[in-house]
Amino acid sequence: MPQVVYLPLGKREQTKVQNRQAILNAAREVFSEMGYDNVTVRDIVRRTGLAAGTFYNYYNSKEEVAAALSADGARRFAPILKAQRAQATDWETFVRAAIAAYFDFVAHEHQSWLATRSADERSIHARNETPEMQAVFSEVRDCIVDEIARGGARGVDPDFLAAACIGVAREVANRMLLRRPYNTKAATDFAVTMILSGVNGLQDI
Amino acid sequence: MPQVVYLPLGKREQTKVQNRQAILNAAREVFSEMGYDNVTVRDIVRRTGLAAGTFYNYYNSKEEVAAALSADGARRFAPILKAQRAQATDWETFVRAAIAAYFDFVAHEHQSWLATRSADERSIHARNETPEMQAVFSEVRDCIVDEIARGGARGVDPDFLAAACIGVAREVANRMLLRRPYNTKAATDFAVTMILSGVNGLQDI
Amino acid sequence: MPQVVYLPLGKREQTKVQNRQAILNAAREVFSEMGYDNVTVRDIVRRTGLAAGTFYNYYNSKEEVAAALSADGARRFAPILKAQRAQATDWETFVRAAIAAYFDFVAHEHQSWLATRSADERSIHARNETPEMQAVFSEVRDCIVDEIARGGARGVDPDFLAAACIGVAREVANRMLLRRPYNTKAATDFAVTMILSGVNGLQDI
Amino acid sequence: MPQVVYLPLGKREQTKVQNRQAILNAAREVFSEMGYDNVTVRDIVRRTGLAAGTFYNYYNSKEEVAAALSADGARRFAPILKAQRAQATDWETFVRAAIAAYFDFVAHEHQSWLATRSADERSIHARNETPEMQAVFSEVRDCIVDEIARGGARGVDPDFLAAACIGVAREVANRMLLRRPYNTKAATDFAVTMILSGVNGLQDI
DNA sequence: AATGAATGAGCCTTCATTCAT
DNA sequence: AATGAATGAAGGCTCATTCAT
Repeated sequence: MPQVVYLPLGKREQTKVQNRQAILNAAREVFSEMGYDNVTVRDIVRRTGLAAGTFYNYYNSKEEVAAALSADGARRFAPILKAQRAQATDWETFVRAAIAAYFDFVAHEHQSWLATRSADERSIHARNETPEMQAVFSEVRDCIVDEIARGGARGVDPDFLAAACIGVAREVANRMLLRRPYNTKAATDFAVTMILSGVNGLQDI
Repeated sequence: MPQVVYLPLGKREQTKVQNRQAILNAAREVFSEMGYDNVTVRDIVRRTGLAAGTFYNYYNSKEEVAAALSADGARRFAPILKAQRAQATDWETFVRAAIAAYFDFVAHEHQSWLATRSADERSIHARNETPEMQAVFSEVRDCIVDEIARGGARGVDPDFLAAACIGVAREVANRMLLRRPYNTKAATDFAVTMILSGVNGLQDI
Repeated sequence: MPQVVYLPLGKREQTKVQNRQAILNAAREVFSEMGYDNVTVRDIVRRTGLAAGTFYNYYNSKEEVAAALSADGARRFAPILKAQRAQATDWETFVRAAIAAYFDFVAHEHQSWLATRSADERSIHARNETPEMQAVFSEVRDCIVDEIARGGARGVDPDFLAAACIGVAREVANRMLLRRPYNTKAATDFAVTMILSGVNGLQDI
Repeated sequence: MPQVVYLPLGKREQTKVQNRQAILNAAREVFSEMGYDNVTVRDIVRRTGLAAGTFYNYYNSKEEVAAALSADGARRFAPILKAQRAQATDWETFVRAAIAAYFDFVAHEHQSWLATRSADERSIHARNETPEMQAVFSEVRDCIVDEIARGGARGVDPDFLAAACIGVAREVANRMLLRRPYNTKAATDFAVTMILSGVNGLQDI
């Protein structure tokens, strides 16, 4: 069984790890607040408090930071998705598994974000989709496409179906986050029921 | 009853109208080709052929142009939606009406765009959602929310439901546009069936 | 016979011509004072007093400015060289013609430069070879290579000879400029005599 | 009589000497490949493999490195020039001696450079004049000026003459290096003959 | 009202140099 | 003494916006 060993780091290594993390955190924040396209490298750097040039010791561009965030999101999401998917033997349980994993992750991430923000900040800023969430989202999409290819939801246009599932999941999850307190289970149930019933309806035609 | 009167315009006014329209057209194009966030005022102006300064005689910023495009989209979409909605007496027909109006509009807009592009251009550029489409989209959303408020789809969480409808419509419409030739009716049927069956399923709980 | 006609220019055109010229002048100065490689676009702009961005309305890079200066130098030098060369029928007169043209031009340019500088400035700064002078120099080189190819200085390694002529001309011209007052004729005579006698010596071997 | 004593060095001192030398070698290379003006301290350090900060334990700037290279060049060149000059009793033998020393040194340096380069590298890069070569060059100039001051080449403008000698030597040497294989003796003879005959011609006036 | 050059803020990136380890 | 990350000053370049013509 794999075991994580934390080697003691020298001060230098510590700072490096911290800075790298600080950049990722700052990037996540500004991406979310200003929208990926509108963010400049300087926006990220400003948020970290580091010097302008320091950024380039860690990443060469905004794109690289986004890639790192994506990878991070995918890495953290993968085990959740995997666990949920493990017991799924039929289309229905599978869909529930995938959607539930997504909603759980989204909820969890949002909680982390809320925790670091003041009440003011929480209400002021619109949240934009970060590279991380896009990556996670993409995983779900792939997973659904995969399952459809394997024969789930027979008789339904697979391309449209995947799109529809994605659409429902994304939009309902977004609404969920706006509620206080929010109820992950209820939202998941809603989305899953809607999708499964929808598919049944499509197969009846 | 309101009546539109077309007053004859002097030359000056004519040019003004033409320029205003030229800016909107150019903006629509570049928004669609480069994505709203990446577009600069200069991009719009370049496409126009007008002088840089002239832009500011009509709009004060990219945002204002976007607003104008949104208004334009809404204005053109409104009658379609209204007509479709006129005969709808129950929830089901209503949903079909709204979704169909949306798909028709999307398809029509896309056709216009295709018509002005060479084969090369059509394949090269990814299309991005323009302010217009967002406005249209928003109209549909409002319309659905409205209908739910009036008692459609009883027993279902109205907020989530509107979100889910929107999600399905948007994603399926996007996929539709990627097919050649595309079949508006099939896509509409898919989305409508999915939504209606989904709602039924939700009500059964 | 060609005739230069000066069309009256609007104020805008006037300013444009002036700015373009101001950039060239500034560039010539800083190239000469700091050396081409060390000059930045901002150095040029600073010297003009224009805004940073304005530079790019006229040239896209330092290189383009250098090219313009080169072209200008060549354009002004060509008639001088041509005139001097017109009567040359043998190698000896030809060499004298080319060298004299070069020394005249160099002296003339230097005078212009001196005229615009205070006594202080004249002594402080080392002068570096500007793109203009390089272009002029290059013309002379080509001209000599050309003449050797046509049979001048028979029996002598043409490649080395051209190099040697160039070397003598450049170095002697530079020394000439350091004297006050300087004597173009004496310097020209020196260089020419050295070259011609040198060639004779080489042919005797 | 001064005597060089080689003291045994401790490990520390050894490394120091090695690093200092490594920096000089790296600098020589990049100066030659990229041109002195275009080289940054980072370029030198990169070539070295040392850490950025280490550079400043040895030199405080690119200029200091250049000075060290100059000194090194002069130091290596001095004995050659001295030896050649020892037997020279008249102006003619002296000139030959000085020029020959220069051409020999240049050829030798170039050989060393070629030896450490692959065929590719040899052809790709233009070679630029390094601080070393400038120093060596300067030595030759001083030497000639010196000799003229002592009465060589009577009746000729000493300033112009030194310049002319320098011009011939530099340009012909550069051409020589471009030939494969190159013939140092032929090039030297060319330059020497040209100079001596030239001087004779000047004295006849 | 149209024009398009001028402006200067601001972005990305590199670099010389410092300094804690 | 060596290391290499941090710093902040420039430099190249683009852009929104203004304003004289």
